[in-house]
Amino acid sequence: MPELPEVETIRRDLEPLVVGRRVVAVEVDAGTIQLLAAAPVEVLRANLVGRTFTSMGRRGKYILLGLDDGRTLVVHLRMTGRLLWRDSSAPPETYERAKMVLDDGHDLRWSDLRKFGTWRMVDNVSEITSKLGPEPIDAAFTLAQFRGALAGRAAPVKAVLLDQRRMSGLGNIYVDEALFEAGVRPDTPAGLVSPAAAKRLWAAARAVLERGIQNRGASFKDYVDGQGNPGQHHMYVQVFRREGKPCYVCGSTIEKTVVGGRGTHYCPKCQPKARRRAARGD
DNA sequence: CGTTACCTGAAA
DNA sequence: TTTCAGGTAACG
Repeated sequence: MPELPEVETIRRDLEPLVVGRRVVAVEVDAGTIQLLAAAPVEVLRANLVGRTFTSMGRRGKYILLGLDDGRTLVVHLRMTGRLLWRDSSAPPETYERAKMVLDDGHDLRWSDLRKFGTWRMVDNVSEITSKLGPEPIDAAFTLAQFRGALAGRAAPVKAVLLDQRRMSGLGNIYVDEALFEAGVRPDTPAGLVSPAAAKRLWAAARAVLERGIQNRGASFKDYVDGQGNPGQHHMYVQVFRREGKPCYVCGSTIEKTVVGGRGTHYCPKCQPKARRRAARGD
């Protein structure tokens, strides 16, 4: 569930607490290890115990924990994963399934109700990052690049925005919010998004992600930050999970459909079907 | 390209 | 009982 703003909030929280710390022990539930690490716990221990964290980065929705041997522990929270900084004496989290014991009396605890989350060791982070498209919040992500990602595609524009190979970090919440802010109907074929609408969407994607970071992420259900506290951004959404409620802009009833296999929320008036281009000059 | 599966629990 | 869930990989 965590998208770029949630993952970035966790990264910022934990970086100063984790960098420079050495791993002294690793514990993983027997029923989780294969799903989590795709390897026996002994292998994970051999990779981590005795290593010191040298960096804590993020790319897309991946957390990148750099180690002093040059390798990287790549963590993905998927739907319900949580990475939490806790005193080693603290009681287990609900759905705690793993932990790394650090050398300063704290643990990194791993909680994951649905067990979709992953910890993978890589020799080179490019094994992960080379598959990811640019980040919408990166200044290097130009309008021309964005338009290139949409050009000629028959898939719904929402599906293209969610495709981490085209751009990385957007998920279901921020995509619906960006499409609302840009006034674009989510099921519009990507290639039919007008140049003016594409420009609005490019700016909106960046804006909603940055606002999400400012608000420390959105906690509709499972997301909490590195200390276990909820974010605030769910209080500011315009359409996500607001079906049946009035649009804050025009008062129309927010609708919910399925686009690209995901629940999709939009305002039927503020996000008109792509066709003529009068009102906004598209 | 869309659909299905992975896993568990909450809500309809 | 059925459906749905801030994600992605593996299908056909």
